[in-house]
Amino acid sequence: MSTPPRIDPEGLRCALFGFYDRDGRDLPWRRESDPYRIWVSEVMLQQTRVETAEPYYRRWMERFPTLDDLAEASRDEVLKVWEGLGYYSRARRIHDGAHMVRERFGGEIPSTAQALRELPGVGEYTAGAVASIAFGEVIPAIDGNARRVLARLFDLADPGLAELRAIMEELIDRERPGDFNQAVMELGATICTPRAPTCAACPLNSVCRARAAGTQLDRPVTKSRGKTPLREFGVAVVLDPESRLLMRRRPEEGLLGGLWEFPNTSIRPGEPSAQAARRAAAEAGAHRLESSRSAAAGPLQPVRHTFSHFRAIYRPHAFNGVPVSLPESCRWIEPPEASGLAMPVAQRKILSNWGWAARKKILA
DNA sequence: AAGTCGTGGGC
DNA sequence: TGCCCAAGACT
Repeated sequence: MSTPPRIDPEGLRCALFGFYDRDGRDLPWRRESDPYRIWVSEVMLQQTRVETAEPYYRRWMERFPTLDDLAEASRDEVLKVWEGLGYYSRARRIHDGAHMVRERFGGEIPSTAQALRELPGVGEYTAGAVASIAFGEVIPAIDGNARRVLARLFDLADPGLAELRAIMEELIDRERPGDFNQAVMELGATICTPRAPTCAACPLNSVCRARAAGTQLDRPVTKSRGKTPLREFGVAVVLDPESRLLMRRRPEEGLLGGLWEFPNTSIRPGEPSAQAARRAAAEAGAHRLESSRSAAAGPLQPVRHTFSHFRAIYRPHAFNGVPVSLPESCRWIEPPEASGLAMPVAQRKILSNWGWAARKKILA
């Protein structure tokens, strides 16, 4: 295959819009122009696939149709709607952002990328996306898709952000900047995919330099992640005499911030997991633990879970216990009430396993 | 500037 | 199974 012709911006826009207008997915936020809704969709889409985010977006808009609805909701409720979507700081930040919009911006979402960046959780990409889509600002939104598409189009091994910005400034459509940004991303998400791009179906295949050179799969270059460490946790599933479960709310910041979990602690080298679980229960305010007298006490099924930068094995143990003095972060929860708390996936699994184990022992 | 921060899906 | 990756932001 010979070197493709120099890329003509007008021709590229035309080919791209032809693809986007015909084959672009019909996504709920593409039917909206409300800046609040565009903002929510863009935050949900950070590091998250469209198919994953879409049901969350629908539920979110049912519960928080307007910025005021979000601002007036509790943190717990916001986290509950976000439960399972991951990167929970996004939920906290958009909730904080809703308050900031009302208090500092008079209830109006900022209309320029520069001002949008004042909002927590809004970085360069999200600011460009919201500004271009909701307000028509002519500014690029460069995400991982755009980076890959441009790297292949121009056969660039490892383009920097400055270089990508410069390319986009020249290519972006002045009349439909938001659609242009979305079209580039849509191409990256559906055609120009990382592992198996379907170049035959690509509207830009005749001008793609990587395709001409056969370097699609090496553009852009990726670095391997390395092995993630393994951490093991002893987990205390403590039932009090009134059949309530001892649960703890994680600190606002950090991993799984603000979510509810069973008390747990890292297993020390050589330590039995049951002992680590007892330690966790004691720290959480449960005393006089009994693990032998009850029908539903003892070891439960271990739960493996993979986080972004480590793997975890949770080793839960069920106890009967008596509350003494609970730390501020802990509460006794009626099992049915637990379903209404925002919990991480692995903790939800532990709860579910405990429920089945208890049911099984009662029937047996 | 490299590490932190979730989860589900594809191969 | 294990690894990669995803409409990134923040520190």
